Amino acid sequence: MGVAERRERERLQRRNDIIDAAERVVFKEGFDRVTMAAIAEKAELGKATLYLYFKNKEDLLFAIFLRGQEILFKMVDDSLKKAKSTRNKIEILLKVIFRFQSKHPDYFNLFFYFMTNRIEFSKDTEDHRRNEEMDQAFLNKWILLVDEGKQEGIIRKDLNPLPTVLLIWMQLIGMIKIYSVIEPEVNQLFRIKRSVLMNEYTKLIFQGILDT
Amino acid sequence: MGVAERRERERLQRRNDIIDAAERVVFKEGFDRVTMAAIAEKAELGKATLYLYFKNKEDLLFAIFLRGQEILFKMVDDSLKKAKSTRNKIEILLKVIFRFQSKHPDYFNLFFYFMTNRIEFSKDTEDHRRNEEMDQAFLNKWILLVDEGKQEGIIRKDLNPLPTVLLIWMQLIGMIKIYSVIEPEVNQLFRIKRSVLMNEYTKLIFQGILDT
Amino acid sequence: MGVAERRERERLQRRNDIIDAAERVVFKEGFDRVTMAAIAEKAELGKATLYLYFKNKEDLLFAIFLRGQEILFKMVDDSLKKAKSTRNKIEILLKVIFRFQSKHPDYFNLFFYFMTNRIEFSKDTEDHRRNEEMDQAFLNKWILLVDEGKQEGIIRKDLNPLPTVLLIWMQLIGMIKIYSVIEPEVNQLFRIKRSVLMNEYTKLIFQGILDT
Amino acid sequence: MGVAERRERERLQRRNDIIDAAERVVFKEGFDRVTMAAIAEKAELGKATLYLYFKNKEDLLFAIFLRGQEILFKMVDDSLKKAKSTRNKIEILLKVIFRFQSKHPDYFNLFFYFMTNRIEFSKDTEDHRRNEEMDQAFLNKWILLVDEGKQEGIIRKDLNPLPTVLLIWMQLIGMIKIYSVIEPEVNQLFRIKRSVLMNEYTKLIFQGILDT
DNA sequence: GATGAATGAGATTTCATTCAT
DNA sequence: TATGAATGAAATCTCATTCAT
Repeated sequence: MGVAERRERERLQRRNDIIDAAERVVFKEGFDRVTMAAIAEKAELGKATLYLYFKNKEDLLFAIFLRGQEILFKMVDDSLKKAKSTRNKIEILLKVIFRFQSKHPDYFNLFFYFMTNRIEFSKDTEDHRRNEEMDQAFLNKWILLVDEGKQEGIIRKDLNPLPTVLLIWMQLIGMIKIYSVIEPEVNQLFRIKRSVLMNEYTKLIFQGILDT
Repeated sequence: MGVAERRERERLQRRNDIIDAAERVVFKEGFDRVTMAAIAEKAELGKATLYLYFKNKEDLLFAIFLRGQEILFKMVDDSLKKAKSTRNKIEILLKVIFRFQSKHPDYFNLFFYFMTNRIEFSKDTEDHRRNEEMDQAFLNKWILLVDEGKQEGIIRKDLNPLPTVLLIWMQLIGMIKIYSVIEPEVNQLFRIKRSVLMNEYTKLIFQGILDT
Repeated sequence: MGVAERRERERLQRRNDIIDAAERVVFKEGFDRVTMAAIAEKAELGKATLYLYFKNKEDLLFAIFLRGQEILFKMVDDSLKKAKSTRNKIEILLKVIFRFQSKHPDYFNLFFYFMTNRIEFSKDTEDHRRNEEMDQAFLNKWILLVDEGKQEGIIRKDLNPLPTVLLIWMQLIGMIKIYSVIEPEVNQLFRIKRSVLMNEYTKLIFQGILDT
Repeated sequence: MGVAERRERERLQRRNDIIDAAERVVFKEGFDRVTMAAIAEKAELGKATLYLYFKNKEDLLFAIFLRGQEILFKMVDDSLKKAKSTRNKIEILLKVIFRFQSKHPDYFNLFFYFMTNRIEFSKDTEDHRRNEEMDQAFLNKWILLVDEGKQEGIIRKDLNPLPTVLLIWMQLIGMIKIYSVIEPEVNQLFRIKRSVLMNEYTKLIFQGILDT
């Protein structure tokens, strides 16, 4: 026991180095101006080498996306730990997405990109399996939360957890994406700040789902 | 009487023909695989000719977007005419966006594209002026609706019309975009149909804004 | 006598208007950035119309060149009138070329362009005939000057007027052309001003041709 | 011994092959009718490959120019070695430029082109550094020559070496350029041969600078 | 395993000139 | 006579990906 493991470890290490490099390029040059050449240079590797670790450009970018997702989910988990009530948990859930977009706009864009561009992946990658697992787990956590809320009598009884959660999730992500783009105009034309919008949004959602 | 008039008419006609061709290419090949060459060929014109009618590719694509927007806004107006109450109007408003995406998914995608990609246009085109006017008018209509609802005592008094309308608009568009992409998976994994989601969404929004 | 003449007069007038327009474009946009479209617009005419008055772009530019040549030759003639001696005439001759380049750099460039780009003209144009006549006359004037100088005992007896004049002419034009381009560098690197160079040049030529 | 060395050697070789191809195209088609496509075809390479070796078209053409300059400067050096006196050196200097134009008219044209077209290069290329060095060295050699002549009492004491050298250089190049273009006409109209002109020119310059 | 070299396949845009009216 | 419309023919440059070593 040794050589094979070491090899595998080194392989993963190098793979990670490449993702690091790619990330730095993406975050500096912008998501659709990345070139494989730039990544290779940043990683101090040959272009061809990248293809030993990733089937193509899309796959490499997907690996960055995955990192972003991990960060997001970790942010969510960490935040939830501090929450006291179910209601508080939901509130936090909404706000943490906003914060994720604020702190990691590039990850967010990547996240949105892969959410709205269903590429015909060879979906048999390890990366994709991990992604689906995480998605699943995350969704379940929300659903449990809604169930909990219903049992506690906080959330309306007539809500179907699954569609409700899906809807809020899609709507939240979609809204933040659009807002992140038009924020300057909204600011300038309507003088509405991000915090105001965030509060109004929370209010709206709460009024929509809370049992009063 | 009028060479000039005929010329102008023909010019508009040809312009329209080009947009037609562009549209067909976009809707067939996908939005970011369009090339000017393909459009020219479909229009049975020289590539250079396209540039007599549009300053550049972006401008041409924008013209398609504008068509989509006009269709959408017309769908909204037509629907609203049939509405009886303020509540009914709002309901219709939400549903018509869904319907727009169903009937014209390509227009919807273009619409979303131009909403989330702020390109540095030379915004001094006639097209852009028209676009901004339409946007403005559309937004105002919504705001009036909310105001109306508040006066009628249907909508919560504590809602600020402008952010509320913005939020619902962004969230609706964003959600439908995401849904349109992941619909197959949602269908397959969770067995949730579009109509169900649409109803749940309407319910959610109503609960969020209605005064009970 | 009347209609035909008026027609011809009008034709010339319009031709001149076009040259005017072309000139303004050339002098504003720079010599190799001129487009027929820009000229047509400035002249408030259709592009096709230009081709009724000039066989092609080259011919149109040649017409501007011709104007420049006329200006140059006129500057020379005017200057010579004020000269008192043969020696003075030669001095003036040299300096006036410098001045022409200073005052009309664009004409000068055109002048140089047509001097160093022998295009396969249809040289049977009226314009080209006029050009050759002027050239001839101008050259003769110089040669006479040298002859005069020799008779007066000012200029070395061993100089052959024709090659001498040709040489000085070519060398003067060529030098000024190069200088006009590298002037900034010469200024910066060697701190040699135009006036200094001009004086040195005059000195050099005089020492070369004067009989001492 | 070494892969790296071989690689570097091959790289230079290929670079040279490309310049060869470019040269053949330039010299055949004429300098401003060259296209990257034509060069690529002649070199039997893909267009994109050219861009691996040269940043852009200008850079590639500059490489040809540089070759010409090297040839010229070598011709000068070789000739000077055979010279016996300072006077003889100057004579040779003048004549060698004529000869350069005769033997390598295309190189000469390129030389002139780059002298009279200040292009906004990214002047940080290795090629440009070499060029400037050569220029500098060449100029210094001339100046030293004039200084030498003055010390030997051959050249007039009142001449400022720097402007004198600059003037002669510019005037010589400029004159030869013009002459190379109008030579046929001069021949035909005035029956003046190149050799005659060359002699007259040398005489003129000598009379201009020599101390008598 | 690593990689420098090579490229196919475009992409957008420009402009002098012609032609139908 | 005048012209708007149309275009052929380029031109430069880019980049993901493969291949030979």
